[in-house]
Amino acid sequence: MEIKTKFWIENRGEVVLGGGKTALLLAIDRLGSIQRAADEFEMSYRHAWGIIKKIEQRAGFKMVETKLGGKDGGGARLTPKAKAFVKKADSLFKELQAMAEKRVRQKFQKRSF
Amino acid sequence: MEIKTKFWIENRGEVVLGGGKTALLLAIDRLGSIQRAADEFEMSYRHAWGIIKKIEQRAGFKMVETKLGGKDGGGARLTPKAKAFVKKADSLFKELQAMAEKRVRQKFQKRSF
DNA sequence: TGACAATATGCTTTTATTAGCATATCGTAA
DNA sequence: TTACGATATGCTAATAAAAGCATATTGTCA
Repeated sequence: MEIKTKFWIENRGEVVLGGGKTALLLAIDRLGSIQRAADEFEMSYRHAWGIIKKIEQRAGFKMVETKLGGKDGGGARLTPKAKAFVKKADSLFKELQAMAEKRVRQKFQKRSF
Repeated sequence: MEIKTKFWIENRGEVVLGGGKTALLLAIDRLGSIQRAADEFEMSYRHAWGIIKKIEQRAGFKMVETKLGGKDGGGARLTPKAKAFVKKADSLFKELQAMAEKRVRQKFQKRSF
């Protein structure tokens, strides 16, 4: 058996960002496209888009700015505010996870329980 | 916005115990009855019973031993093995949660993000 | 022996999450 | 002016988790 951890951010009781959503937003920024980020996570564009809308609605500010048309069809990237927010959340999640893993390893051997 | 944490135990990729299930099992032992524990958590006996069965199936050993009939209709309590297991899990979850909360407070003020 | 309180389960309904399908729009470049 | 690749969104279907309904069984005690 193994210990699992999860960390996320809520606003007014609603989930804004967890590990998965954070990774998706970072991928959008890295790849410059919602479509390509969705491909990377093997989800539909539709689904990725729905996730973004939900995050924006719950956080209360715009996360992704998009460009329509053009030779490459358009593109997307994080707003500056979103970028700062997401990076801060991502590093916090990783830190908390590392802390928890370390403690579990100290207490038991490996991740076994 | 605030940080939330969750810790749980898995076996072969399936959830065995999280905070809620742990509390339910401890309540069963404390109250000596599945029915009364279910009442305390405002869930149906049916639902509590289903949770117990799922935990047992996933952990691979019996958690709750029950008694049928009698003047008080019967009763339930944790097996010694389950008691040790659940208490160990419960204290680990609480420790990890306290660690995470402490770190978040250090980094930010309060639980705000 | 009949009432009672709790265990034991099957089955159905509700609710939530995820996945998938279908279409419209947009702006550049050939 | 048409093809292309990406954004934008509505609607439906498939799964999963939680809740609720209904009933049978059990053993003591009045």
